[in-house]
Amino acid sequence: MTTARRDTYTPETLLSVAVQVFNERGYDGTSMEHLSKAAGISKSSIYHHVTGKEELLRRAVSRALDGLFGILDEPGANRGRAIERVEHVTRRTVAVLMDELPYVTLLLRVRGNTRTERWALERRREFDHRVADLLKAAAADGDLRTDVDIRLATRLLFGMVNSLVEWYRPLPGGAGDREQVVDTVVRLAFDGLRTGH
Amino acid sequence: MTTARRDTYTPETLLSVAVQVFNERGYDGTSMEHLSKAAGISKSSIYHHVTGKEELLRRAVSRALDGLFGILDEPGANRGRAIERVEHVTRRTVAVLMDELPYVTLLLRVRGNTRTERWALERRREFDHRVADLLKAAAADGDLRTDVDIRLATRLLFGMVNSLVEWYRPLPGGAGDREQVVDTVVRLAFDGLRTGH
DNA sequence: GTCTATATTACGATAGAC
DNA sequence: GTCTATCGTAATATAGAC
Repeated sequence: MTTARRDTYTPETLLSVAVQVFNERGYDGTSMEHLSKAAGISKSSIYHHVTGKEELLRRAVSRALDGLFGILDEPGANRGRAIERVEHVTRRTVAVLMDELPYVTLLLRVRGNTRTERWALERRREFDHRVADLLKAAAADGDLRTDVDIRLATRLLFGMVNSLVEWYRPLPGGAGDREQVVDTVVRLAFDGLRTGH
Repeated sequence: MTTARRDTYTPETLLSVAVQVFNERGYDGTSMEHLSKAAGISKSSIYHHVTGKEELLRRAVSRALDGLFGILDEPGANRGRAIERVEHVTRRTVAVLMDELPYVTLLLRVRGNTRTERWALERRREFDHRVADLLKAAAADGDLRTDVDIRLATRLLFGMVNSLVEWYRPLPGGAGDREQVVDTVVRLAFDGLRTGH
């Protein structure tokens, strides 16, 4: 089906190169010249595949958002006790962050200067609200501590989760450190750092 | 001492305007034209106060770094049990993030395209290492849970702390929500989200 | 599908008057 | 200390050959 090695670009393969450069230099700090050097083709050749720089951004953040919203449709996010749904969404968000690392990284750094960026920010907020609602339900069940504000806790929890993109790098061999990271996030989030649980 | 109202700019007052714009549009997404509009003076007038855009960035991240490294010199960070020093540094880092919000926000978003940015990244790494060493000491004291990797836990803890800059906004009246945020961060970090502690 | 060449605009920074 | 005018460069994007 897929050819073993491809010498020419498609919008897809070009995207993976572009996203990597965007994450290294920042989207605004990346020129079409930078992209052409990284891809090994001329600037004008890039315009053969995509209409411009912003289309690359749109494709990238779309992929990230699809991954995140997909989590909310999974069975584990829609049945069972609310606290278990929260744990499921937390685990799966960490997993999606690692699996789609460059795309989610770009999404989380979007500022809002263009129409595409503002659309991405809006969809992100939507995801955050869906998650916040889950935590509210868990609080109503009495499964979350009552001495913290739930909205605040949601932000801190997903702040911790999202910080993954700042330091996580997949192991060269593709070895299984993914499970370790997922477990650690869940343990810290739900039971904390201190001993004695 | 300080004049009640000042009609002209100093490097200091110009900085606070610039940092705000940098945080809204991103450093690379901000042109001198943007800055001049926001400050209400012409582009060339800005060059009377600072040598260029990068000096504004350097002043801003310096201020943030001074605040953070200042924490490590405080008595609470250098005496007592390691776990208590960790808690002190955590509390104070949250406080500094809130007090110097725009400056720390800018610091945490630096990518590394210029010499100034790379210097900022290096100093940030230095701070992170100092904190990681504190957690290592707390682990050696047996005060941290043993089923998580300490380096990983450090990153997640400060990922949670640093995520503050993405959503925290000071209350208009200057009301005291600061203590609530500090307490919540410490509770979640050390004892977790779940009930039953 | 890729290239060279170029149009056009925006950017950072400077010159020099007031 | 602020301004208008402008320089030189680098940006996005297009034209048109191969």
